[in-house]
Amino acid sequence: MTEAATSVSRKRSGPRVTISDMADALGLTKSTVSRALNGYADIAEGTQLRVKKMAAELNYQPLSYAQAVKTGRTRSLGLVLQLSDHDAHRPFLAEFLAGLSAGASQEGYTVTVASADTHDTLVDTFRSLAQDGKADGFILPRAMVDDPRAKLLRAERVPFVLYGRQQDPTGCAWFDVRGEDAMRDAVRHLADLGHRRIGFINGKTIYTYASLRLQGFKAGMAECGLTIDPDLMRDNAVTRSDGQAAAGAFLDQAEPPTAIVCAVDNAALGAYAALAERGLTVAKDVSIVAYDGTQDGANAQPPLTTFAVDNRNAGERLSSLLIRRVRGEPVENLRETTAATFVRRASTGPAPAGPTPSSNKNF
Amino acid sequence: MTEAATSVSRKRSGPRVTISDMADALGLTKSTVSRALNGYADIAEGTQLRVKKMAAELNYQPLSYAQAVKTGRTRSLGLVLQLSDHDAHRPFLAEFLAGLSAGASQEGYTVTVASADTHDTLVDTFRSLAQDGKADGFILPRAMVDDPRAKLLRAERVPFVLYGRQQDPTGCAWFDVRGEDAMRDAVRHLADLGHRRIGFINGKTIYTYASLRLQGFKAGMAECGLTIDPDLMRDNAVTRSDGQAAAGAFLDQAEPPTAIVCAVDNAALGAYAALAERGLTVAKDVSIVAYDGTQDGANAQPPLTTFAVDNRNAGERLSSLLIRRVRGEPVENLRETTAATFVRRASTGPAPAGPTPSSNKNF
DNA sequence: CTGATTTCCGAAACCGGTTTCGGCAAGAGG
DNA sequence: CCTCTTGCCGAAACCGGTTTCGGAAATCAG
Repeated sequence: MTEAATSVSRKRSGPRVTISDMADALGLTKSTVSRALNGYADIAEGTQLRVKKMAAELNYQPLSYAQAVKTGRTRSLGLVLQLSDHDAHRPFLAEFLAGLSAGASQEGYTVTVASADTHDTLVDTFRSLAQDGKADGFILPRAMVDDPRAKLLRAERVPFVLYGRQQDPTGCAWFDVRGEDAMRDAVRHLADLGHRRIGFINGKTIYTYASLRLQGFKAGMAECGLTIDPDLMRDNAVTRSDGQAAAGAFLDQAEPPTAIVCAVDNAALGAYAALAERGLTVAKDVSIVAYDGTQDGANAQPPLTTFAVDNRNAGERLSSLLIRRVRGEPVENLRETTAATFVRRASTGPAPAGPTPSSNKNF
Repeated sequence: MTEAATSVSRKRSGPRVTISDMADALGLTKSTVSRALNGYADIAEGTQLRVKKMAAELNYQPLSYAQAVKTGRTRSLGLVLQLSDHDAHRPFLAEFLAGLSAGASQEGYTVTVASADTHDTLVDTFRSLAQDGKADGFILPRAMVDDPRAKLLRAERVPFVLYGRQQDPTGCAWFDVRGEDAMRDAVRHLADLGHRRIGFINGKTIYTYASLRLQGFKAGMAECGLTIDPDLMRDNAVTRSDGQAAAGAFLDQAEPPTAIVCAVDNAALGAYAALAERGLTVAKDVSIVAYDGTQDGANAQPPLTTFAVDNRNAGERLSSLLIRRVRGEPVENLRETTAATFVRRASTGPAPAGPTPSSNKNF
């Protein structure tokens, strides 16, 4: 028995041991070895054990691409980076990818990353990757309201999972953090502190998260009996300077807000700058609460009150979902959401007793 | 001719067009089509064109894993993430990966990411990935002085490229930023500003970059005729709190430094905190210059003077080098370094006219 | 016009697995 | 004791490519 293991003398190209070597060493045929390894029912339990033991002994591991020729699957999950809006994923990507690959590794999968430079070549990149057989399915970060990636993949019947929800759920699996709940809770938190004039700085409206967070903000305002001033609403602010401009516009109005909800941490940090420019201090003059849970927010002065999302976990969940999808589970089973966690820090405080009580509307 | 193209009626599994379909459509054999596509010399120029045109028309693209069975190569570059010290790559990874995959994409390659949770499973992850045939070669970020990954891969004859140099260059290809030059220039810069007592906070000594940057610091001090005080030297500081502790220890000495060179931006930001704790202000009381070029440094108050490294570019260079390595080029041709770029911001200033001139050593 | 090269392509083996099919031997049932 | 299952494995086809080899036709030299 053991002599058979040592008698592996064929050293064709490198010390790779193939399934035929296994068969020779065991006195079986390739097909039997293969089925034993894959746990087919028509293999005696004894031989299955014997084969697996030999595999461990010889350190045999099938070539994934050799398997793929017949099975059509490589055990790899695709992720394509859009280099055009690279700031979009910068803080986001590292944790997310770590989660993705960790979740994939658990099931013996890997993550295959490609990149599209321009927005036009994006779809081509997907197509080419799918045709290449480089990925069994795709993970689509940042779901868009009108998502060309989802359309393509659905049409070509390639499995995929979205990070973010989709209005039309047909054919879509997803994982998402309920940003709308967070925004509603943000308003509640501020209302509890006595704020009544609250502004909202939203993210990019091309993404589905923006409309959801807006919804949540509106719901929170309604619940708390507050009225929304259209002049205190801004869209498409995702960078610091975006946030600075938006918050500045709020503050320069006749009746500035006492609190601002930001859909994105970065925008909130821009709001910090806008306050500083005007000699105002965060929390004392204007309260700010945001969403993301970035490190920058934690480091800011004062530390930013925000709703943290666990991108690491999101990655893990997404790869798990995609693997199940690849294995044939219907999309209806593959939709998960989770809550963001409120991180109360120091950017919110009681509403200042300003001239706000008797507002001069058309009254 | 064109009728042949439309007569592709076999729809076995999905609308995939195989090389046999191509052969049928062209009235040639598989082998001829294959060689035409791969540019073999024994194919008439005319037929080669004809085949390629048909490939475009039928949208034919070979399955990379089918090719790999014979060629042994998947056109994918491996990268394994170490989740244990995740903070090590956090800001680093996003840009780096973008560069990697961009460089890979240019040559039709992809990047395959796996992850090792513990430090022990790291080598196994490499071994398994290589045996799986999931990657043709590997990119090894953060070269260590005694690098188990490099050892393994060299032993198993798997191509790899290091981000960072190696003392023993045998079998090693690499790309690196010359941190030693940056540290030397940092000292020069400070010396030009009149500083004479300069501290140094280094990074993790397990990585090769640390000894190089230390070398550079020493060289700079020597060049400028300055003496190194062992009490102003610290190691293994890579986080904010690390830097804060190290800088704090410097500042609490009888004769504190007027400037600190940090091997890592994060440590410098910790030094900011240490100064703030003691009522000192950056640049006026103590000058600080660091290395990395992180966004956090740019956002800090005052903005951090540092040496920026272009991780995006590093990724691109590394994938290019690895691809060449996979294609058989000897490692001797595959070693590149580049300079970090000095970004003078506001954390350095002239040395304060303190009690430093007549230092009371054993004199 | 003949013989020797080239040029160009087809036939077939091969890569390392998976999967279908069929058959032999042992056990079950009558 | 004979038949019918059932359990278990071998033989061979197959997946979609690549590569080696050999041979026919075309070109060249003499």
